[in-house]
Amino acid sequence: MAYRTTAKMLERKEARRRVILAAATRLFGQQGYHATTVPMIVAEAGTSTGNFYFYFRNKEDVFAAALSNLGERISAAINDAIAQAPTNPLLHMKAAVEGFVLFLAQNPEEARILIVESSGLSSRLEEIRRTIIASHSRGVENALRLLAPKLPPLEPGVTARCWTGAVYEAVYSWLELPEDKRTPAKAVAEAVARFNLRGIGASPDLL
Amino acid sequence: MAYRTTAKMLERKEARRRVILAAATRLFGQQGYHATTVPMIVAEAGTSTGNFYFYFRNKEDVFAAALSNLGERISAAINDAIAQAPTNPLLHMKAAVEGFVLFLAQNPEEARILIVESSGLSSRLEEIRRTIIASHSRGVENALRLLAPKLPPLEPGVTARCWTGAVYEAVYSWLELPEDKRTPAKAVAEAVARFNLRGIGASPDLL
Amino acid sequence: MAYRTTAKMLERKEARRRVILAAATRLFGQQGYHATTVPMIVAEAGTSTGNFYFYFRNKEDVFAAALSNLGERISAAINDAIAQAPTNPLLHMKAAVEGFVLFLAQNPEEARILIVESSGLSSRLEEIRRTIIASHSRGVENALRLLAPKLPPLEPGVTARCWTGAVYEAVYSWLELPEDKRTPAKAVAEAVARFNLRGIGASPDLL
Amino acid sequence: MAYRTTAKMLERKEARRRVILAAATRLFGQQGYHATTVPMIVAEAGTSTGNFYFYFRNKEDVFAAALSNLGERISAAINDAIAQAPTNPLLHMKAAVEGFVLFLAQNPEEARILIVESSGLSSRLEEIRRTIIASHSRGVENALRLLAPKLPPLEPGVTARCWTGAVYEAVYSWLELPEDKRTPAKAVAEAVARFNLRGIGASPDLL
DNA sequence: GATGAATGAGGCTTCATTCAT
DNA sequence: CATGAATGAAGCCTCATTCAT
Repeated sequence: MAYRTTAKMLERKEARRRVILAAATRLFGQQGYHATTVPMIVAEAGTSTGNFYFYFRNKEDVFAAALSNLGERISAAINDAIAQAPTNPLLHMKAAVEGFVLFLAQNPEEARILIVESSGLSSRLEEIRRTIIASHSRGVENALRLLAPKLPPLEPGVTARCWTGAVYEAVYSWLELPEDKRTPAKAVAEAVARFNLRGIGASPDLL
Repeated sequence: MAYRTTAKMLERKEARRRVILAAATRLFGQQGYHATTVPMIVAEAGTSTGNFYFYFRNKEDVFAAALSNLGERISAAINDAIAQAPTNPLLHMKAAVEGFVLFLAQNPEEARILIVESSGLSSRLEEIRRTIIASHSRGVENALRLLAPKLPPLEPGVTARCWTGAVYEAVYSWLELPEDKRTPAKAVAEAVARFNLRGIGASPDLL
Repeated sequence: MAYRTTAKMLERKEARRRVILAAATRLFGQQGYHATTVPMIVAEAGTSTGNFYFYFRNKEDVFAAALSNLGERISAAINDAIAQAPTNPLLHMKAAVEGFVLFLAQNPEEARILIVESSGLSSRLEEIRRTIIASHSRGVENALRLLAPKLPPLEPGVTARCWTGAVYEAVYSWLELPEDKRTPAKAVAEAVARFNLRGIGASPDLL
Repeated sequence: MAYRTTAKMLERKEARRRVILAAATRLFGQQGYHATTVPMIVAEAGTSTGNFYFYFRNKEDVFAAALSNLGERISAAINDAIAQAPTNPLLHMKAAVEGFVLFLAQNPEEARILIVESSGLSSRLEEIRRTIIASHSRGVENALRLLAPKLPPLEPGVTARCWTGAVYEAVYSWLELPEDKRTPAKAVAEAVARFNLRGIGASPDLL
């Protein structure tokens, strides 16, 4: 008992946790929640079952962690994209869409856990999943309200959902194609952005 | 001669099958594929396990049946809507969206099985599910190609997906709201149609 | 209600029963007791499940019937063979072996139900099965006791079992060969008879 | 360092496996394959269902293991017996029969799994079972070909089967007797050997 | 007598989770 | 902290048998 919990140890612990989380995320994305078993995850992560339960309360817990983690990274990606765009609400929205599509396209494995498996998960998980999408939608909804004066009359709630739905479905079907048949991600991103901006009635001269 | 297979008996058999299928559809929609067990289905349908397997090969089989059934009814609903609209490609597209949204809104329980639970299903099921959505998308894609001369330049594949994605997500989130907080279905349908038509660049005067 | 049970009807009933029994025997021989289901039997026999239970108490019952039936036919075949042989105990034994082998070779499908599946059947069935073999053995045992003075000292019980064991295993392995690779049945029969007669120490000049 | 996989742990694992295997072998021998259920096996072995599947892929797997295990032990017993006999082909064959009979007589429970239950097993199992018997037969067949010059003309294939058939049936019926009515195993072994050697026409002076 | 839909007990197997080492 | 054996609830499915028509 000569030693205490050192910072180094905490780091290690964190690292270990990340390894497991990454393995889980990968497998969940590839096969879905139910088809992925804890033994599979620990095999992929190079640990043991017992150890898994040291880092996570249960299977649902890792999925939740994977989901939140993805949510944060998506937010970051979107904010990055916005930050690099000129200060203009519509251009911000455009940048957000493109940032989002590009992120998912660059992290296809993880992207799938957002789409793949939706219900049959405990409502807690389903909620997290929907939260990510919903927060995205809410972002759009807020923007729409701000822009309202410059746009034709809209149902902001519905319209925001159309916006996000368009993005997700476009990405999902794109991910379903074999890699050699995919349009370049950039082109997809732009096409989606264009569709959505037109959809909210942003006149071309606003861009 | 009570032992001859009569037409009445065949009807009864069909009826029984439908009862089970309906129960399964309902439960799948409410809880997803994995959370729904065969015992639950038979309890809901008022039959026995054994009898379930008399009518369906296995659990996957009912799900497939439920899905196909839904697919057909959706197609019918859309075609109906189109048939009642004036002969004009854009108005047809508009009618299709509205018909679709309204159908889903009127059959929320079943609608959910299309959305709820996607992967982790056998690839066969996933394929059926995607086929329904994809066939919808393809319909849109074809229409877009026909209308191409009158529309701005588009990526038809991506755009068609945006179109369907917008529809589904709008409906799904709408179904998530408690009934008393829902915008009237009609209004949603119109909002979505408007979003999509604008999204493909259909100038207002084309309508 | 103008009619009573006529002789013709009884015949019919018997005929129906035989059809089911034959179907069952065939399937049991091909696939064994457990792998054969009642639905399979009725399908093969061209009847219905319900009807099956009119003619037989249960599945075990048909198997028992098939077994007894086979036992009787085997006995008949053996007795036939003996009857046609010269009056000489050893030649009778020889004829019995040959008659038996030839019978099984001519009815391979049924032969197998004697060999295939032995335990895991209810002890009642197992008993019937063993009875057929045992009766055969007892016949040999009796013959051996009669011939004792002319033969070297033997353990009649054990020896009789060797005798029957040799016959069964020879036939069984013969039935396992694809038809085009089988030695002619006649040759097998003779080889087995020779082996057995030598086995009991019947000096060549006794034949 | 209690978490390292130690040699002791491996031993334990092996031991546990053996316990389950032994329980399974016993039950299979007593009741046959189909009548033995996994719950029965685990109860007999003092474990849980889950643990059973940790050690064996499925029920078929244990049966296969039990069968192979038995096959190996039989081979060993036969080889032992041969090794202790004088160097003389016929005496070797005699020793083999006696070794075999004695082994089965000493391990009656297990012996039965070789005899009990033959078809209706997956062809894989049936094959293993037949392989054990067949390998025995082939051994005899080879010996017969070597000895051919000194023996009367024989059909080696058929004769070899007669040989093994005699052995098995003798042992099986012997095992069926209540213990207090059984001839001593040694006597049975000798009687069988005598029957077989005479059967192949080995003249007494060759022994 | 005939039919086939209905029943339900029970078998095999999976897998999240716990716990002794 | 790590390991992996152990547990047992629970799911899917089969099939002998019954019963209403």
